[in-house]
Amino acid sequence: MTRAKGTSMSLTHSDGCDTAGFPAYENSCSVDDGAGRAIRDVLDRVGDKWSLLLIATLRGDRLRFSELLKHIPGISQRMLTLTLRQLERDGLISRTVYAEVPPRVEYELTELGGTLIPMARTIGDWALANHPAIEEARAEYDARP
Amino acid sequence: MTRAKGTSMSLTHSDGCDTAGFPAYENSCSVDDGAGRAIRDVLDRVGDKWSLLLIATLRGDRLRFSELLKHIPGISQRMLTLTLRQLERDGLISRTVYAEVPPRVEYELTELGGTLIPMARTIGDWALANHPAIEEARAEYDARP
DNA sequence: CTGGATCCCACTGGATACTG
DNA sequence: CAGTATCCAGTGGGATCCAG
Repeated sequence: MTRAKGTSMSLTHSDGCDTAGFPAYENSCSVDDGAGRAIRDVLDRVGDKWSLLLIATLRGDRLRFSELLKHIPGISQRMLTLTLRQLERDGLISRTVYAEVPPRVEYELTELGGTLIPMARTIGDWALANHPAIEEARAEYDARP
Repeated sequence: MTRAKGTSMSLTHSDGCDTAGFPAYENSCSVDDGAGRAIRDVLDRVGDKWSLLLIATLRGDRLRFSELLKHIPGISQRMLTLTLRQLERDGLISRTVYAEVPPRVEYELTELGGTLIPMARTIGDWALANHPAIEEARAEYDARP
């Protein structure tokens, strides 16, 4: 995981708008400046239904379209295509077309895309560790007047 | 992001149970057992438009409704209410009502909610570190035939 | 001040059929 | 095989008005 060093923090504030947890978000610094936009962008990408799952599936592998379809249960052909295009556009995965018959296209993580793996791991770890507590909280919330 | 209903979400590869970046999954290929649901749940919560931002804003603070409205530029009253309810239901934030006139309600992170901060930090760090690369990749992608 | 109730639209994403 | 094109339902989320 690459850490954002001090460089990013100096982007936004001259007014004591420090944000140890989430740079540029606390104390109502503008959301539309660089830092806020960066986070929103990443959340928009990673937060959608299939992107992170796709990243995780491609980890260390080089898979073709039909393989991805099989390895990701529930995804439609359309969403696989769209998600792959998005990720390719963002430079997170690479697409290689082989001029063969029948056609063959392989996808793999770029170096940049690979750096997402630790993030996926962090999210996965948190989910596994705390999901029981969340479910319990939900049950309690739903059961009370 | 919508909840995955009947759709399964195993992170498996063709043969065997590769965990594809979600470590603790080593031996659970099925999906409705906690693991897949846990990750999907967390992504559904963290991936939506305002939750993580709200968590970050509440970090170490105890804020009332109107303060949150001001500190989170762009959020609507409705979405603030809805997001707060969701997070409260999941036991991530606590809601304290003071019987005063005018009414006062304060929100703060629960202990469980506080454990999300490192995750937010990881995402934020990644975003700040790699957003330039993503923007560059997009520009290049859009500029090519 | 807090936040519920409504209306409404844009967008996400699923199913299906078609093509190079 | 690897998509593209079309249609369509559900819903996320903004604006607004109303209430305790």
